[in-house]
Amino acid sequence: MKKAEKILKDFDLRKTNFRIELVALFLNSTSLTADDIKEKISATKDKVTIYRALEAFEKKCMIHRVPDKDNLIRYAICQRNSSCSHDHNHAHFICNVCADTFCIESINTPKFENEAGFNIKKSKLILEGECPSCQ
Amino acid sequence: MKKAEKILKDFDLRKTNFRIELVALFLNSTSLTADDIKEKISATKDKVTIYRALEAFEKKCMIHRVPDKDNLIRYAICQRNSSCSHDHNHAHFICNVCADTFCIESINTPKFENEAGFNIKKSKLILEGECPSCQ
DNA sequence: TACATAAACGCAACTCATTTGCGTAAAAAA
DNA sequence: TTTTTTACGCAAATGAGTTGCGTTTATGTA
Repeated sequence: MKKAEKILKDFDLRKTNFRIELVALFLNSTSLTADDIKEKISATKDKVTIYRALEAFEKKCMIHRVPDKDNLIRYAICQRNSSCSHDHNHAHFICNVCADTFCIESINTPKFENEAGFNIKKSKLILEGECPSCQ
Repeated sequence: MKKAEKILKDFDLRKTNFRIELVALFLNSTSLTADDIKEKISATKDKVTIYRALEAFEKKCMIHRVPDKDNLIRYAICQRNSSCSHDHNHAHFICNVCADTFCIESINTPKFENEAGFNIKKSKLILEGECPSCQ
């Protein structure tokens, strides 16, 4: 069984041609929007199918939402852990040139004590600039 | 002249009933979406007028975009400085209960050296949890 | 104070990402 | 193989934000 198929099985998702192709695409991509997927996948051209697959993958915590330069819904595959309880405490980097979003596992989001009456439960760190290939 | 009118004048914007009311609303709000404005303002009910005022205010750097819980376009009035070149290097806090976004001037966004080939030009720090009034 | 003009307004219609409904197909379980 | 459950795919809807355009109004100038 190929890696993509194993992942689908591990996450208790059905192995359809489209979803196998989609998981493989995620494994070879930094991050993807629905449009990216539509362009790069051959098994379906239906955006509803794409959105519903993303929804299912996210619910199982196979992928996680990452920030997007244009506020689109964008996902990256979860590299470290698979349980829904794991924290995505790494920073994300948005490239201003290619508009891709990268997970930067070597930079963690900082922790904060409660401040000025705010109960701070979580922090997100978004970096931007130029990615290695765009400089 | 009232404060709102002075601000409009300082930013070289015309004093219409709607815009005066809008500036006053910004002065009394932590942050606002177009919908918030539509609900709270009496001088216009036209969303185009609202969007264009926001666009004009942003262009003059009277307001700045802040992150939004639901990825809507949301603005806060610039408290510190007025020039377009100033950096908004404070953190933003999103309340999970009321969905409002707060500028936290006492927490700055961290600076980063380039990392793993990424040329990091800017960072954004988004905190979330419960705001003082929602706890 | 009246006039010219550039900015602002308001209505209609559009765009485009994302969602919903529903009947059909296909994967996995029995 | 049959049943059950999930996924697919088409059409249509939603909803935030945008564009076009004719009208109105604030403001600077005569």
